[in-house]
Amino acid sequence: MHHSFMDSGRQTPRPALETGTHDVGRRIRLLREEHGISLSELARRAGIGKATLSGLENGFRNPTLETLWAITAELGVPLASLLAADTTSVIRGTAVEGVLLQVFEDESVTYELYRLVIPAGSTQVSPAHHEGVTEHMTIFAGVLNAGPVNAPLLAGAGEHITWRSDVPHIYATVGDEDVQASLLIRYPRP
Amino acid sequence: MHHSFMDSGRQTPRPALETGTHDVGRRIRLLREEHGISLSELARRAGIGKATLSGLENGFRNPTLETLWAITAELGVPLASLLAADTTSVIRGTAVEGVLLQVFEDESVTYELYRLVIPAGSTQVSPAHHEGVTEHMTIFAGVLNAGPVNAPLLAGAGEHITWRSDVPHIYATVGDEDVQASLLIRYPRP
DNA sequence: GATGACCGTTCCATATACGGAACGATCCGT
DNA sequence: ACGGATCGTTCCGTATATGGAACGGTCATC
Repeated sequence: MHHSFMDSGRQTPRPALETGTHDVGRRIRLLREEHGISLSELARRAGIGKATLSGLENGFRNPTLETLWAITAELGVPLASLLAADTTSVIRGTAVEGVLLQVFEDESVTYELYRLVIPAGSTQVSPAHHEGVTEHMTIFAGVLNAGPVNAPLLAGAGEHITWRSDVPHIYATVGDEDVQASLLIRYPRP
Repeated sequence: MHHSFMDSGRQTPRPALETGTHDVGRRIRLLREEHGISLSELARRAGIGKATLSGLENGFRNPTLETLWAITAELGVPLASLLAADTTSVIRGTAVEGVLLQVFEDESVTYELYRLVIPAGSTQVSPAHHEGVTEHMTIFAGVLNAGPVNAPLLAGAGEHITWRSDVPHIYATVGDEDVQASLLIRYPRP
């Protein structure tokens, strides 16, 4: 944004509302640049205004679902991928038995992949973790109730659940079958 | 503001725009009912208008990101879960059937997390991916022989294998049990 | 050093998403 | 039967997200 000095007499650019809006904008800009197309070009192809896209990428707009759909459709990514990164957390409970299979250290993020076995009948609560951490579980056997303590999600064999771990979260088996699952924890670096 | 003259008397209820809006509304209503709270109550807690929520649940509105965040925060679910239908895509090779559970886009790398089911007795060969791509499988049931075609690795339930997929690679079941596994593919960006 | 094509940003009138209030319906307790 | 509470919907003025049209900047080609 090399627009000279300070752009005096103009309409007040609305201050970016929440951090989330910034993140979505940043991700759109990244994706667009990966595709190697200009802002004008993407706006044209997606059938939206350049002003809209510009404001959105810079975090000054609060876009409409329709707008986001138009953009993601053109970029060929699921809309959810724009919202993927959030959350916090930490680890490790005691009732849950986990084996660390692999750690991925990348520039701005670390992933840890675990294989979990949770004995039938057990419940474990983990405290809130750092902001930005997310947990992603895939259930292969049994039924698990997991997620934020005030709104856990239920998943059976073959299902997948995701939550932000910046609030206390719980793992509780349901039924009398041991739960077998994989857990991927994502730690963005500040 | 400049609300013009030709603003005819009535405000016609806008026809629901796309199917996607309907789906999001339906999912919100379902989640709300699961929580056992009324529309009025949710609107109050989330700090949005009843009119907004009503119109949204019925598919007559094109909500703003801000509005969606307020609602999902109150319901305790990630916003992406409202768009779940867009996230799941199925890949199907000759033998392997996989559901894409999640995509992580980070600065210099992308991860894709799949859940796989490979019917007993099947074999599939996949062509090489770009250089630097690696695959990481966790086996939950059955026995799998997978990896580079000239040096595949054997893994049974509870085991984990990793290989570089910049060469042709193979997936072959061993024994007569279906293989259940999770597959994490890591794509570094050039 | 023009000219023209394109870029990203900003200005602005218009369209529309927003919340507050009014509404009829339902369900109490009295 | 009657208030009063709460429900979901609709009405409507206001706030704001939108796209089109400037605008200034950069980069070619002449």
